[in-house]
Amino acid sequence: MDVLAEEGVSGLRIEVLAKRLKVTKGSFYWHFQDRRDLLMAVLEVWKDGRIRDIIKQTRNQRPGEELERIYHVIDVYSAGRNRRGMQIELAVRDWARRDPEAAAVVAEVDDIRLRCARDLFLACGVPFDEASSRCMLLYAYVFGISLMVYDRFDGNAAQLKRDISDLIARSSTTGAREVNQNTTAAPRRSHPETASPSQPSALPSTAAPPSASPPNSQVSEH
Amino acid sequence: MDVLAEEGVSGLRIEVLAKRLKVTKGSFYWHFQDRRDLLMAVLEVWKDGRIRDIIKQTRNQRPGEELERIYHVIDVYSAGRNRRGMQIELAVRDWARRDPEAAAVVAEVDDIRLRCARDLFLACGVPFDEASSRCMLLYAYVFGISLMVYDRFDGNAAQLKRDISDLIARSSTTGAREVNQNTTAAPRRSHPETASPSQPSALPSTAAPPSASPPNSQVSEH
DNA sequence: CGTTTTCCATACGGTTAAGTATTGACGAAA
DNA sequence: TTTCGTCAATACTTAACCGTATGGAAAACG
Repeated sequence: MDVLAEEGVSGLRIEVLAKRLKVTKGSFYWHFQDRRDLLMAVLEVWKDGRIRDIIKQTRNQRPGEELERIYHVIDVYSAGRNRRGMQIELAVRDWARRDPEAAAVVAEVDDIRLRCARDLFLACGVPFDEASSRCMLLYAYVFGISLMVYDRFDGNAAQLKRDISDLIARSSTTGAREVNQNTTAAPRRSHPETASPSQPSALPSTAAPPSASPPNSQVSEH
Repeated sequence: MDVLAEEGVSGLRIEVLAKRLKVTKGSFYWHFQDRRDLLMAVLEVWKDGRIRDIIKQTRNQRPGEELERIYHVIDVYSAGRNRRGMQIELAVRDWARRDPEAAAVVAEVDDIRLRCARDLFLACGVPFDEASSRCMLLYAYVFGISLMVYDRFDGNAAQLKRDISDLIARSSTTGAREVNQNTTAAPRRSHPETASPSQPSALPSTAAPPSASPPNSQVSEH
């Protein structure tokens, strides 16, 4: 997984891995049929980890904390932390562009993630179609932003990301008042933990600031 | 460029290219110093094309058509057409993850694109910070969506993409009424060309449906 | 007309890597 | 103690490349 993150699938060479692990090719070919066999195993490990993780991240949250969870998911993916997990994510997706089996795994993971995220929006009271749009936008954003190099564009990247999180998470259906209020007047803060008094959250949404994220909340724990 | 699109940078092998072009390695090494020299040339060609293209796409639009232009930019990138251009885009960005020179070129292109898109939002009357957020979201979305496999998630992908375009392009500052109206009641249509009578566009925004896009409007024309 | 420059081809050496064959060490069961 | 299953190391073949050396034809030049 380390090699996959750093070098991509093409870096998964069996002689290189063997040297890195202080074993020999002979040993490798006892454990794996061939290189393809190894790659499929890597794919399986990745898939299982991702599915376990997204369920852990989105299910079982206390009612009313769904909006916090949405912000949390965005943050976990798009923030500067979890660099390795995102590198693996991108490596697998680049792989999937040319390999049908990798594409199938990515499809499976995407499907589960999207449904989990949509459930979060639905729990916030967002209509079904809008929930679908927003969760798709959410994931497209977190993957896409990690492909971009925007140092020069904006000095305050942190604020920029917060604002984008709001665009994704704040539904005009449920949080229209707050959005308007924040984008026009106040010093642009509408996160659950920052926009404190007026309780802007879409639905119930009580307490529990998402700022304190558990150390396990990673795109990948490998 | 064809090989780059199909195979990525790693597919740019000089013996393969030579055979494909019906020349020999000897010929190649007369035109290029080495493989790296070729890659840098490819990078330059890509950069110049992208910069020319984004300026063509966003500048010189008639006043009042800025919103249409925004939708047009989203459409050109994220639609099923222009597959090759997006493949090149992704190949270059994957390349940039490991190569500092490629990263520098991507940074340059990103910067110009983001500024052009921001100008569009600004021309629509969107405040500066929100314009920054939205144009960043726009590009992250178009790149990210092309990394995802979402066949199973939603049957009506076209409608989904239209809704997402609205989320990106419709500012609550300038188009709040219309957004609410569309997401609650009507059969979910808010594109300039589809939401016909009530003239929902953010600012001036007159006529000229963006549906008829010129054939040149590609991520890459190579 | 001869020489130089331009452009392209062939041949060769060296490296990296996949996959196979063979042998060996070692512990458990017969 | 012998045998067998498990796991690992070495050696070898083949192939795909990168880069270089060198030769040659045709056009440009003096």
